[in-house]
Amino acid sequence: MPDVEDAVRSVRRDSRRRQVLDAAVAVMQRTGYHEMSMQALAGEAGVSVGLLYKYFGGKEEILLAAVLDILDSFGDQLAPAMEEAGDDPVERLAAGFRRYVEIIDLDRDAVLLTYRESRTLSPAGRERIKQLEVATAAPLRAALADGVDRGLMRALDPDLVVYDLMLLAHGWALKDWHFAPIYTVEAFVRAQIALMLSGIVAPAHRRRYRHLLEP
Amino acid sequence: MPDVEDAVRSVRRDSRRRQVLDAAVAVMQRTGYHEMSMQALAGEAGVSVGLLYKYFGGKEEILLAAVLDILDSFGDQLAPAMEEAGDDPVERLAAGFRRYVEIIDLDRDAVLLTYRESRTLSPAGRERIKQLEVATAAPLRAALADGVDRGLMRALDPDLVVYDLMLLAHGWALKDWHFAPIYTVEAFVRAQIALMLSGIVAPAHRRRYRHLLEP
DNA sequence: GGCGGGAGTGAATGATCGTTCACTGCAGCT
DNA sequence: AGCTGCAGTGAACGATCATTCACTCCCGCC
Repeated sequence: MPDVEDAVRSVRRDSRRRQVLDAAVAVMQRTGYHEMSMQALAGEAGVSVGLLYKYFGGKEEILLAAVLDILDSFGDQLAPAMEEAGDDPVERLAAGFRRYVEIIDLDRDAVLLTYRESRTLSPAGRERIKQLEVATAAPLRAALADGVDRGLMRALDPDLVVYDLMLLAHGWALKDWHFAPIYTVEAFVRAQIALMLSGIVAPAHRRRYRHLLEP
Repeated sequence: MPDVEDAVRSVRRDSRRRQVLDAAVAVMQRTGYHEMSMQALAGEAGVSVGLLYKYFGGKEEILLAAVLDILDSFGDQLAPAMEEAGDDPVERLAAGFRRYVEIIDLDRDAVLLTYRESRTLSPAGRERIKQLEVATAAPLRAALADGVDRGLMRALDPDLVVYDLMLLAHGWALKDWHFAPIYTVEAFVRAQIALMLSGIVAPAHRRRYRHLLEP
């Protein structure tokens, strides 16, 4: 049964790759992409330098893989959280934003990494990052479009608001030296939701969402 | 009169430094800090490599000086624009935000630079960057605090909102691949002001600011 | 006209680092 | 026991680059 052997090989390959990527993220959070030598990465990952080149094409490919890995792990998390919030677009939007900030909070440095090191990537790599970001934001965008359609939200441009929300969520990582001393994650999320929703929810429906609009 | 000679020397020194910093910003926008060799920088600036070390302590000092230079040029621009808007805190806030986005638009790459390369700076350098950012934001913060005090704005935390506004303004540079295809600067500013102010202005005073609240 | 010294030069240096490749060890097969 | 090929190793190579320094040039002054 050669299939079994292939499967075993494939699993081993994946776990080795993850081992290297985890080490890469760790080293890069400590210093940065350019400061990370392949020798240091090999040491952190507990493998030899040569092996890195068996699993990756080179240093930049490791950076791309690491960043995509991070963004991928963000991707599928919003939809489930929004599902739990039920059918109401405003509730869904709030739940999605909350989850997004919570994910970011778990790994603030990873978000910083994507902002800091994107430029060093090839244009093709940057393109994939953008697409992943759009894909992650899609559920939020859908909730916005739905809310506008149903008249629960003012006639805003979902494409504007969804990126505003992404920026504010990223802000929890980008400006954590400003926010972290004065807010907990929970308080930050509540305050941002209250602020943004009062600009988003249609005046006629404000009372219905009082629990979200009061910080 | 030795004072005159000293003054001449000082002016020449400043202009040389600016010449180098301008070249540095240009090269770094094209590639990035780590990709910029001192040889390439010297070529771009039209001076020899050795001269760079007469005017700066080293490569990192050039990076710090370049970033501080950029942020400094942002610093003094908000207050005058807000002065022109009169005494009303809401009008002042809108005018300040508008000016901030306009400055950023003039040099989007410079903003990107500050986000990308901050980490490579020493902690002391990063500290100075944060302080400059706080100083730049101070007039906006003051308008917010004033508006809350006078009851024209809802009882929000100025420290939260002011950084939200900064983040959204930076977003024009950070996410220009998203915003630029669908918005002009003018449209972007109007839409953001309309969105944020409807979350900020106290309900009782909404009518007074209709010209800002309608995109 | 010679001199002091500040401004400017750029080849040489030494260290770092990404990448390569000749090698070892070992698991499974005959 | 011998063979095959895959996983893994790490010293060596070549290129790059920040930094230095011995040098030139020239201006203003005695």
